Amino acid sequence: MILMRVNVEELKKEFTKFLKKKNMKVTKSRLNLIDLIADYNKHFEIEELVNWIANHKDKKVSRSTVYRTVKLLEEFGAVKEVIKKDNKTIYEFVIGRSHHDHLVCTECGRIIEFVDEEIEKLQEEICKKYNFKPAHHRLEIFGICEDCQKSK
Amino acid sequence: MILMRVNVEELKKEFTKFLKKKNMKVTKSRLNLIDLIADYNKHFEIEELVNWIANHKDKKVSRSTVYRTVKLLEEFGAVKEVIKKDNKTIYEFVIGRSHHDHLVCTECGRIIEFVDEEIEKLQEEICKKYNFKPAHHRLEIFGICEDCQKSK
DNA sequence: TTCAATGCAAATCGTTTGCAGGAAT
DNA sequence: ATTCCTGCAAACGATTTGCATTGAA
Repeated sequence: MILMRVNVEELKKEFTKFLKKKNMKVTKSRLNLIDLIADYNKHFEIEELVNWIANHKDKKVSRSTVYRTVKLLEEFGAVKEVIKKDNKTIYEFVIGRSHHDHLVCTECGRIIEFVDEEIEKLQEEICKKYNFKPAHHRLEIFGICEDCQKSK
Repeated sequence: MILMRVNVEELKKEFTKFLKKKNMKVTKSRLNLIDLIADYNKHFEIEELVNWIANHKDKKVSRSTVYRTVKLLEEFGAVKEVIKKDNKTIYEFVIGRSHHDHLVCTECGRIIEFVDEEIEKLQEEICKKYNFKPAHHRLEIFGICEDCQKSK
């Protein structure tokens, strides 16, 4: 994992500022969801996260609020859609993490993260060339992971 | 456009072989869809393609058959899912085209194609490093295109 | 007190599927 | 003759939305 130390409380403070700037209310659900996603501590699909919250946690947040808040967190920059597969969206908590992309095993669903500064740099050059102002990107490499190749 | 000359008839012959190898039937709908997608001649969403076929063409193919056949064409390698945006899938006809990736304008939906051999090479290296056997990849850079930046 | 957020259930939208009739082998 | 494919409509699953209630300001 390319995880760095993150101060979740600090993050909640920033998110609070973000909400106030947008004249939105700083609710328990919204702040709780940050704790919950931080606790979950891995890539997630919303359905999965909703069930995990319902079954394992005291802090409850409804499905609709999770959908709505994840959208806000995306806008805020704490969460990203990283994989689109089989009409499902896989998100990750990105705060405190360096940028990375993903290898996705189509057999077992395993997700391998990788960092490549060179690829990042080349993308910037491409954008410059087209006068394109990039907001975010997603590089997914689909294939068969080492383990699945062996077990055939 | 990074389009090269393609012989659609040749392609249909290859697809026929592909179907026979799979013990599937070589139907009019399946071959017609190749002509239709070739005629359409740009990135497409299925809904869009289905409507276009219904309104503009004599050769009719139903929505379900389009969905089913596009899947076959993906397996065959003539069609690719290139962009996932707002829960929609954007496909392209890839035969006779060199590999490329996409800049996607989130304002106007414009799609800009680009080729970068260097990025391709770096991806191969990454896969080698992880003993990952790549099948296909998708690099989407979302942002604001030149025109939309100007018109603000 | 006011206005936005929540939770629920219903609606929506892209996509898939069951099935009866029709076409390919 | 057999088997697979098609088109339709219904089903599905992820996501969004309307609305009455609750909570933040």
